[in-house]
Amino acid sequence: MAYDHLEIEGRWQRYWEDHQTFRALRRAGRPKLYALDMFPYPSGHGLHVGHPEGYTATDIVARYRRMCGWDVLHPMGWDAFGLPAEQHAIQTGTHPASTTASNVATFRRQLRMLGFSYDWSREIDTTDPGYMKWTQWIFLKLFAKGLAFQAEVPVNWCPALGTVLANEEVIDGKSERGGHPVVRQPLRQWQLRITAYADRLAADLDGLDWPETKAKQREWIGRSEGAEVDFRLEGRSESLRVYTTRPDTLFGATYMVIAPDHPLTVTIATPEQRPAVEAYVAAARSKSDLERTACREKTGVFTGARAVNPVNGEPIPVFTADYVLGSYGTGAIMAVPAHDERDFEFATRFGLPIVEVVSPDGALHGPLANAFTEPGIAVQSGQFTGQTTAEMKGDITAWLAAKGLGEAKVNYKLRDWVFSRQRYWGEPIPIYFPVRTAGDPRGGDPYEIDYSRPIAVDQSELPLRLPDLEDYKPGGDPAGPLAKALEWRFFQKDGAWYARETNTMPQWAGSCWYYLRYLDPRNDTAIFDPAAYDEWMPVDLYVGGAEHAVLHLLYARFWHKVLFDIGVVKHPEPFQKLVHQGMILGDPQLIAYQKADGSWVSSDRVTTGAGDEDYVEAGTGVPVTAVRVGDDAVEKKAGGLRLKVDGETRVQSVAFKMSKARGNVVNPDDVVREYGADSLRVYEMFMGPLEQVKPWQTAGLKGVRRFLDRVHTVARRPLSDTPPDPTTQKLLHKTLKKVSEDIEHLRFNTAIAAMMELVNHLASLEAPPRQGIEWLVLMLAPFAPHLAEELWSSGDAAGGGLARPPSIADVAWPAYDPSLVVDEVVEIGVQVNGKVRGRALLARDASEAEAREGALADENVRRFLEGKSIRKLVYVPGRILNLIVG
RNA sequence: GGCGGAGUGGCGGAAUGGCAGACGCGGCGGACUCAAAAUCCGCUGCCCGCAAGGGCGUGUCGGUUCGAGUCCGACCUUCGCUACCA
Repeated sequence: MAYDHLEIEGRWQRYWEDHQTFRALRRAGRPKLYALDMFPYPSGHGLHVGHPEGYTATDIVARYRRMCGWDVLHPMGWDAFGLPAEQHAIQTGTHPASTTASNVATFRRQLRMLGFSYDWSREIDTTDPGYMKWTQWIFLKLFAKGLAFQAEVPVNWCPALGTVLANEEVIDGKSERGGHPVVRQPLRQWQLRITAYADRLAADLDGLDWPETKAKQREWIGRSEGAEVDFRLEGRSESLRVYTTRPDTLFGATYMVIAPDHPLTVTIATPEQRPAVEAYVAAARSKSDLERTACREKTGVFTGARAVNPVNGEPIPVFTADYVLGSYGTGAIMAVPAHDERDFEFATRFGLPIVEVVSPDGALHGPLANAFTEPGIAVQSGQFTGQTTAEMKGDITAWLAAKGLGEAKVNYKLRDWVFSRQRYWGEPIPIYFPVRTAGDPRGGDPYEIDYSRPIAVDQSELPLRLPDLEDYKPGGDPAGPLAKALEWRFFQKDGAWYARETNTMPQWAGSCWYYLRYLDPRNDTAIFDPAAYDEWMPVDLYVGGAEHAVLHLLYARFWHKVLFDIGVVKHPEPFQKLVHQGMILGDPQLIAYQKADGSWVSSDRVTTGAGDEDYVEAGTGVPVTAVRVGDDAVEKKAGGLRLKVDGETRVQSVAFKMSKARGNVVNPDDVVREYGADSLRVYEMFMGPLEQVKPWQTAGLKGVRRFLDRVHTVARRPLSDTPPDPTTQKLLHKTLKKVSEDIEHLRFNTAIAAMMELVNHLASLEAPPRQGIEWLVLMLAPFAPHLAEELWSSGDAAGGGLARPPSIADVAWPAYDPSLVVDEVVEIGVQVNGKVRGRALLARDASEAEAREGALADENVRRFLEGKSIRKLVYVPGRILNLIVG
């Protein structure tokens, strides 16, 4: 019978709150669990069904461990700085803090409505001055260690909009909004020297229980080993240094390329070539990274300069081309067209010589059709000819070093982290600069800021709060909106004027260390009490989206390591075990394909055409369009779904990403109102493995609700106080074992399936045994906590219901009897020549002879043995019996 | 192009190298009902067969094994990430 989920769930949420049921307490001698969710950005759209997926997973583990007697820290907070609130402010004039506060209120309500066992007394908000204070404190530590520094970095500056734009906001060199020109302009930016930690960030991944994310981080860090080599420039005193991972191909270097933004590019150009070089450099500067990589055709110009190949004294031309990046390696390369695809392409285009120096077989192959990039045997390489690639790499590097021409070098793709934003809604960077002025800069008198002398705000002055602004629009000053807050920006100290930094921190800042603040969230005198750290760290389980696999998780690890180095934290890594929940797609839709003349094409005969959204009929290439059809237009026929109109045309069932445009967004508020929070929780866990991408299916949600109703019905029947019958007893212990182990391995879908089987069995009994219902309700408690509390505490001791005192969250998880989870008698399959021909009921540890006897009792098995002799017998007790006959 | 997942009924999915398809959805049949909904019970991979039973089945091809969804090799499809990093 359906229960009143709204009444029950609201009541128990109030109970937990009133009784502080989930206050995190640390008691001596108990194991602990720190279960952490990636805290959300409180957007104006409210909670998405994707959020509760990961949150339910950690909540089940947290509640389970509590019941096992562990001390649990399971907190929640808000990553509340960010662009949308600022955009909203620009459009409406509402202060971002008030937008944020109301968004947070919505998120908090929605999360409470789902019954998560968070310790709400530890709630944090990255925009709260009490939190921001410590974000700024960490920045000052970075600054003091020389890890936060200023540099000129090219950015997308749009003078008309008066703002810096992100790469994706720039299209064809114009602003996405308004189509104003955008220039790449160097701007003073704060950077964090994450590259100083590149090695440790890569190496320490080894010990972590993380998924494929580790590979992504390694790739992002991009460690490579090679050599730097100096090339003398003809007629100049400087030489050009290059980085290469293939020093063994040095004999094949037939030209060089210097990045357009390399400091020497224009300098080394000959007078005849200089105008062309300058034009190319200017054009390259105005291109964004996106544009540069979108256009694959190699371009470049000859600088007129020539360098000398140090191994053979050959003069080789120096080009500038934008396929070489100024920011990687030395910003210049030796080009070996025979053994590098990019150089091959460029050389072909510009008619440059291609010299083979590595051969797969040691022989020469004449003109190459493609670059050979594999390792091989050196050819045409002087004294190194005949060496393998690996040998020659080592030898030639040593040779270069001995001659003073180069050295071994490790390089990283990882760049230093541009840490400043020209935005309002972020943490102010707690730095100020000396100002030269004759009057009062706040009153408009001329001034000059000396950015070369940054001064740290004194720790006692933290938090440095944001000033209120009347207008949050970027004001045409690359320094950002804060530059307009003159009263805030300028101040006098000991008679001298100073100006605050007007850039703010990026959104990543607050999330870099939030897991540490949960330990001691209201501490005003320290980032946290070291005792609190010892109680709970490290994080035992961290669940969140894979979209943060690189940036957030890498930045957080970086800050953690810095804090480790200055003795603030005691573990080199913050997150021991990491899991990414899979995305939830929309309800699948039925798609049929139709030609322009209205005729249908079976979905298995349709392939994608030129574009992503173009479909064509396989073979003919006739374009077809995808049409959404209703459930009632389709019937199930042999081997698939077919259109009813002709009974022939195959139809496809496709799940798309949830989006407003498709109209397939599921709102948790609606689900909770109609089916209840427990249904949503259990359904999201039942959909499939946590890490997997899964389509939402409202019908499946209904099935889960049906299961919960069934639990409710069975539990409210008159209970029997006699011990369970042996079958029930066995099933109880087996189910408990499976549910316990499945929770520990985050296999929630199969745990739920096991509970469904148990309920189906208990429902078949005349009067379910009390112990059975008790265990069922206990097992269900981490998954569907509201219903479990209700069933645990309601009823009367005389007959129906368990009538036990709340809260079930504090009741000990039962223990199963290992002797009751193994079957004495098992049914095994009997195979003849590997095909199942019958079954045999056997004792678990039956001997081979007994098994053979049991198998021969089966009539069908005997039929297949007729006239043949058993040549071999494979018997795995409890599993299989295979008779090989001939 | 590179890296990493994933391909199992009509759908979501389950299976320490050992009876493929648990559990749920959907579908079909039945009970209850004046009727419907809800609920309960049964059946449900495909093909042949009245049935007993048989054949075929985990993307494709090959291999290892008494035995392969699972292990190995090649390929196809698909999703995600990444993309001139020398």
